[in-house]
Amino acid sequence: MGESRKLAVSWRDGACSIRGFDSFDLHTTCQCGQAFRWVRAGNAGQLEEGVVQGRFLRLEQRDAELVVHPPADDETIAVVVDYFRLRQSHTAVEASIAGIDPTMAAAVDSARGLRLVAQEPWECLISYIVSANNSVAQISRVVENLSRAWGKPIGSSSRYSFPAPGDLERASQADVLTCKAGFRSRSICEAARRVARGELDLNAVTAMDYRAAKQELIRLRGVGEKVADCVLLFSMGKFEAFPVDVWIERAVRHLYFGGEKTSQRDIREWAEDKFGDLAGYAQEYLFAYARLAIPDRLRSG
DNA sequence: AGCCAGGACACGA
DNA sequence: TCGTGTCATGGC
Repeated sequence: MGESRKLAVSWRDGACSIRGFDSFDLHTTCQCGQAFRWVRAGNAGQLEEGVVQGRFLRLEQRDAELVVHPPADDETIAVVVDYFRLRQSHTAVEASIAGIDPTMAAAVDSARGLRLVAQEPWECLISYIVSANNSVAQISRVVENLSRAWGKPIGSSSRYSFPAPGDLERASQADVLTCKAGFRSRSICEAARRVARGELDLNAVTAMDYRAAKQELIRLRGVGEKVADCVLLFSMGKFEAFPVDVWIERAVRHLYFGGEKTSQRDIREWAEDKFGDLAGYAQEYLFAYARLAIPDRLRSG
């Protein structure tokens, strides 16, 4: 997982072109359900619009080229490269996972080019508190509602930044409920209060090892093992995390345990054993593979 | 109408 | 430690 690739960056008519990355699929990465602020622009092709670190990003992939549409200044390019881990050699990761067994080979084939993006811990934490017993489409709606209500407008994009902890802290539980967060509203408010007041330092949690960081996150209301694993994997670089949700539970039971129901704890231990440091990536391919049978219209919008 | 969605939690055995 | 009902909300 070394970050070693040299990227070629060039500008033309205000747009920026990034080349030199290996296995990467923009649409698969943005719409796989790990992040909730990406919108596919147009009904086909590789055009995605999203918000990362308060910036509105309009990205287009043309085979081995990733185009960042204007405004594409140096800092924006750095955000994009960082977020998608474009300097990381991903072909080797996919080859390792595909080599584990035929099932994992099929899973990788179903979502080749899927990257684990580097989300912001605070936004990721709230997003996955919202995710509890919820659908991807509904999570996206709630996150967008929270941003529109307490974030800041971004230029003329019609999109809003995800609210800072201090801004979200000003929202009452009833306010958050109007964003359709449902029974998770209380958890959202408590998390905002604790982070805003410095009682929980997400940077400090990020610096901890996987076990300690997970233990710390689980202290929050609305954060159990699954949500903690998602935050650790998607925003804190803990690639050994293996979030077990209903899809993964079904997939593993059916593909590896002969259909016998297995406890989530057993699945986590099995995954740690089988995948080790690649557990997080393996989980994402399995997740994409398991959801493949569901039509696209159920996953976007 | 009832079940499900990237679950967590309180409760009871 | 393990199973069960419940918690909003929307799509099927």
